[in-house]
Amino acid sequence: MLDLKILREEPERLAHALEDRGATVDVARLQELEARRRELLTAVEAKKAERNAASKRIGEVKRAGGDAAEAQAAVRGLGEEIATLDRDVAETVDALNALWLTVPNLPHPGCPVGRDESANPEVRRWGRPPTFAFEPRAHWELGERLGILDFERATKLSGARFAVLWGAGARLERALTAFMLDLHTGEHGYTELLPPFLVNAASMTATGQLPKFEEDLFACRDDDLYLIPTAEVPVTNLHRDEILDEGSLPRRYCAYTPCFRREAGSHGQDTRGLIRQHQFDKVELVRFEEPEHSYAALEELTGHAEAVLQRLELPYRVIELCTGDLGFSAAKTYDLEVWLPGQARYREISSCSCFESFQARRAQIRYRVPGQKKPRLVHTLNGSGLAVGRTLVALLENHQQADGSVRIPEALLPYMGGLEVIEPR
RNA sequence: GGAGAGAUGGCCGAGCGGUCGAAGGCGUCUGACUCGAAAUCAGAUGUGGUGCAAGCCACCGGGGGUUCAAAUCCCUCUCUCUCCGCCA
Repeated sequence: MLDLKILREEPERLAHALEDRGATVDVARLQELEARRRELLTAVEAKKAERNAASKRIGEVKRAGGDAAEAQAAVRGLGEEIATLDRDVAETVDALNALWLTVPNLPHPGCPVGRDESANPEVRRWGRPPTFAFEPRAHWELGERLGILDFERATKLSGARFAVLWGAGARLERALTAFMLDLHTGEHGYTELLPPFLVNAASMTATGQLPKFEEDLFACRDDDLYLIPTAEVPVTNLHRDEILDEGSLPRRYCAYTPCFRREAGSHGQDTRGLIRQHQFDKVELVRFEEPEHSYAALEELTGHAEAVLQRLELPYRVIELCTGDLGFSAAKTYDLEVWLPGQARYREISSCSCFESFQARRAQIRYRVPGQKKPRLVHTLNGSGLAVGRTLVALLENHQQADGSVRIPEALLPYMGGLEVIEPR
């Protein structure tokens, strides 16, 4: 959520930014609602001040033992006027809010302008796509031959877009998760968290999933709870409605969670394999920063995610999202794309974003600067560090060998209980 | 799931329907004292909205109601705690 002040002070800037994003928002309507809100508020507050003064006098009269019946009758009408105005205010505020919550964040000024992902510039590459003396297999083929991926039975259990991992596959998923957590906590200074995987609507609203993207979520309607689509939701909401001490910033958290996504609207995409599942594991990095440091923090956080790929010896590239491809809440985003030999292309494996104060304003996450009267909104950031399922895919496909076996990279050996190669059964 | 108790400012904790944005304590900040510190003393210390400003308005878990007036009365929801039951 943006600051409403922008409607008064820089409406053209808002309009331009939304246009760059390809968002259709009626700025004039917003301005009108905001003007009406303030107008009504001034009116009702004047009435309330009047009533408060009158009530105070009545109290004084009564305490002195006098009769205030006349004065009471005079104020009675005022109460009705106030009630009417209050309703008008509420109506206007509701309308304004409903619309305002659908307004996306403003892109960072340096953000490349473009309509869609084809306009995303590549920032850098690391590693070289491996060359094979044989036709590299897709991970689902490798996984099934190795007996570690089972899509058929998952379909029996749950339906499409689920998987069962067996044996070394399950172990590999666990190893990757542990490796990532150890790296981020041990070397990058993040504090490990294990949050709830179900959260309420208020949390989903604060981070921007609701109200706009409800169809992407799995909901438990009997309990008004949602399965988290990313750890970003519970971890960012940790400090909702809090005022943090300046000295406690920056805060760096990392959390493993499963993620649940309905993938509405992606029918027919990535139907095979692990790439697009309703449930997948992810290790997420979340940071709370002072505004002055948030963009430096984004670079650092992106580097932390990259470190995972480097240690796993997986070639990747970094791209920056253009205005048209930016997520709803983000001001700037780097995507990490890992090379997948099975598809002979780079695929997204991490998304690292700075949200500036967009989430903090919705979630009311602030910090106090000594000597300053008003608390300031923090800047929030987050990035996958990494999507574990897709990392497993990349590992299988990049480290596959001619006989269908898969080599375990050195960084992972301590987590695999001595297993160096996953062999076909 | 059953029975009971509770929700007030950064924390603890008072609060006859009007003088309560809220006593008192703790904490924090500023000043005095001190070579410095501790102790002591004095003062300050919630958030948001609106306004050029003075100010005004709102907020005592959420929502609704009664009243000229609600932290205080009524209804309702949520959450927490205690006991019992069940349970990984």
